[in-house]
Amino acid sequence: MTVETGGVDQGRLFELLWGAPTAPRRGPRPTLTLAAIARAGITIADADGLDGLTMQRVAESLDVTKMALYRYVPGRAELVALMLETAIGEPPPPPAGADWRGQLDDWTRQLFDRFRRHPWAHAATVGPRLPGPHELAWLERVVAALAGTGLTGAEQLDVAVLLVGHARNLAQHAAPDDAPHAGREAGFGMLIRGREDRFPALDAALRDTDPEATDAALDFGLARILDGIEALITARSTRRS
Amino acid sequence: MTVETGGVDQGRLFELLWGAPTAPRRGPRPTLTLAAIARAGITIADADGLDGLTMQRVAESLDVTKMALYRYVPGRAELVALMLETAIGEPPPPPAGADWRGQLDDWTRQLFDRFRRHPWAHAATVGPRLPGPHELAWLERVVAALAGTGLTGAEQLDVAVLLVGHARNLAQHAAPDDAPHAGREAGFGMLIRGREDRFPALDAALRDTDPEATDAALDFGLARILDGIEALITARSTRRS
DNA sequence: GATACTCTGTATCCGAGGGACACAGTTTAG
DNA sequence: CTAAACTGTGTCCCTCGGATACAGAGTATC
Repeated sequence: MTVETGGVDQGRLFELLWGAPTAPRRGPRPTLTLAAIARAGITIADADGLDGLTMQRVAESLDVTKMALYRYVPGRAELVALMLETAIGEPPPPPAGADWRGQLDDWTRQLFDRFRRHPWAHAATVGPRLPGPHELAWLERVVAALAGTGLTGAEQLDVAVLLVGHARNLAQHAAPDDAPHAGREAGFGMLIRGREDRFPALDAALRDTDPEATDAALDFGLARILDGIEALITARSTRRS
Repeated sequence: MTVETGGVDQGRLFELLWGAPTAPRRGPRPTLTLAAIARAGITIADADGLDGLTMQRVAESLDVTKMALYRYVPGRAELVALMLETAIGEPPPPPAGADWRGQLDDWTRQLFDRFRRHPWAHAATVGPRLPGPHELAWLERVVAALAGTGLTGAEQLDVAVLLVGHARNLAQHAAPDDAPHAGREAGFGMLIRGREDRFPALDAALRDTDPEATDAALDFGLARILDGIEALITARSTRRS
């Protein structure tokens, strides 16, 4: 019996992400590697999104037939999971000498950067998934930074969920570097024009906003979140002493 | 010239979401309505996800041919956008007599509920989109709640982004009601077992966590965020006075 | 070294799904 | 009553993921 979820074979995915690089000795030597396939897929998805990612295109960019890929990867869904692991990569080392807040601040921005560099990563992380080693390593960093702050284990994990969500959410909102700063005005400013009576508060908020100002939603949200966490940690420590 | 983005005709999508219910007078009367189509799609997607949503199935559930749908909806992508607008629905009225914090707290939980009832909604909201009237109405509520708190227009919008992200993010993590409480342990506890040396902090956090405890990530994150916002508002008002 | 076994890449085929297009029937404007 | 406009349908095509069978390449065993 093989456990399947949404067309993804969990067992095969597990050994793909977590298994040791198996090297059978019989037969012709493989022309490809998992890493090369993942890189090729990432390049394509970076350029044209997940919709542009077809087995055919990946195979072409590696000069093999489409079906050759299935010798390495069970299917498209598993390929995307592998691409995600590769694109997220190892977590960066925590900044030297930083306290928990400095560590989490840096951590969130770094994760944001990775997500922004690979816009398809957001779509690749919807729904329950089997996390890869890199993904868990990122989580580990958050929890490690919070060790000794007085938060419970569950709370430390909740913080991680909160920060991952913020980084991922804002990477989606953020325009890629090359885009000519679309701004909020272009976003829904034009929708509100002519409907100021239905959206008076939005209209006022947009009027109050300098259309040339840089989008600071990442910093703003991150600062609020960290302030909130800090308040909790402080309350805990003062109550205990 | 028609502007296209990712296979979605923006112009046609705009009139689909924002246009007045057009009623041409010539020819046979339509057998379907946009609302009925959207409801049918929602029912299917609720049950089988966006992957299970095919034009064929939607048509069958309405007793028409697949191609009949294209008389109402430009294509699948636009159908999903319409389904999203319908599924999100009108924002609930703000709780009577609540301050900004009470309003935002309630608002976030309500939005969370809508997302959780329609798991496909997360996937339907990735990437830049054209928001519908309902979506803007939800945003309007947040900004309206924050009017007079001393936050700038941009900051009010940043708060909205932050709260939407949290609600949406946690609706994804949250298991549907009928699921037998998978818990974090089942999630990656088994992955850490045997690798405690690579993930010591995660291991400690999981050991510290009662596996029977209910998942409080929504409340935790929301409380932190609102605490952070409150701190900012307080700082602003005290500085000005 | 010959042989059998196994692994790799390929060629071919299939089904599902989105959508274009032309047509026939229906309803209303003039 | 006729022409125009609109609706639903049948048919066709293309793209894509994936199953299967096969031919060649390389290795272990005798």
